[in-house]
Amino acid sequence: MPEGHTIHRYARLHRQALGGRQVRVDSPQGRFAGGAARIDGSVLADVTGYGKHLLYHFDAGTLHVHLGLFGRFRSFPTASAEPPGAATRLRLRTDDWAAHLSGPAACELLDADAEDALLARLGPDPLRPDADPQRAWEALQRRRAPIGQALLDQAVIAGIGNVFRAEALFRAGVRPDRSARDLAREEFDALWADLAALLTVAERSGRIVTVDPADVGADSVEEVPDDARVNVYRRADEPCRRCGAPVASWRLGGRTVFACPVCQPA
DNA sequence: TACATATGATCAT
DNA sequence: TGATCCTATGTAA
Repeated sequence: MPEGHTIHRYARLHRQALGGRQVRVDSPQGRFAGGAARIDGSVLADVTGYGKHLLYHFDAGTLHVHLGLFGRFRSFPTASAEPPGAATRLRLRTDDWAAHLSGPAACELLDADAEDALLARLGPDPLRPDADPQRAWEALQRRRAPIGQALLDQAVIAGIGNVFRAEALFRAGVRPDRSARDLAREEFDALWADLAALLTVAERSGRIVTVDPADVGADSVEEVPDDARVNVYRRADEPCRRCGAPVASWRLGGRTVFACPVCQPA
C-alpha cells in the first residue's frame, strides 16, 4: 500500500474529513497514549504529505505518521465505526468520521526543529507542486550506486517505493543496475515526468496502474483489471507484456527488483 | 498452527 | 549485509 501516492491520498481525505475541526485523538493500543493526550480535542489546522510522511498540524502540536511497510488507515462514518482493534495505535475522530491507524513505523509528536530536520533530509516529491527536480538530478550525479538503488533513497526523490521503481524504470527502458550518474539528462527528465504522472494517477484512483490500458484490452485506467495493473513488479518469470521475454528479478539494495531483460537492455 | 512474504527504514556489524 | 521493528494475509503443514 504505502508509496507516496497512498500518503498524499490519506492527506487529502483526512484534510477533507477532519481539517479545521476539533478532533478526538486517542490510542486504543496504548503505545501512543501520551502523545495522543497532548493533542486530543485540539483543532486540526491542516494535513500535509511529503514523500512517505504524513504531518497532522494540530493547534496543540504536530503529529508525524510514517506507515512503513505495514501501516494502514481504516476509516468509517463514526456511527458505524468498528471497535478499534488491539493493534489500533491511533484513532482520530469527530462526530461524523473516524480513522484508525495500525502498524505504523512512526506515530509521534514532533517539535518545530524535528519537523524541519525531517523535511530537510527528503529529496523533492513529485506529487508536490513545489518539487524541484533539479535537486534530484544533482543528487544522482553524486552517486555511484545503481539507479535502481538510488530511486529508493528518499533523499534523492521522496515517495518512490519498490513498485514505482520497477515500473518507472521499465517504462523508461532503463535497466535498474545502470549507474545513477550515467543517466542522460533527457532520460532523467522523462523519468521524473513519468513518475509524477504515475503517482498522480495512483493518488486519484487509490491503486497503482502503470500499463497502457490498451495493452491489456481496457479502455481506461479504471477498467484495467487488478491482475493486469503492472508491467514487471512481482511478475518474475512471467512473460513481459511488451515483448514476451520472461521477467527477471534479483536483489538490489536489499529489495527485490524486477525488470525485462529485453525492454531494459544493459 | 506455522511460516513466508509484503508497496519501508533504521541500526549494528 | 544482516537483524530488527511494525501488522496482515495467503499458503503450507
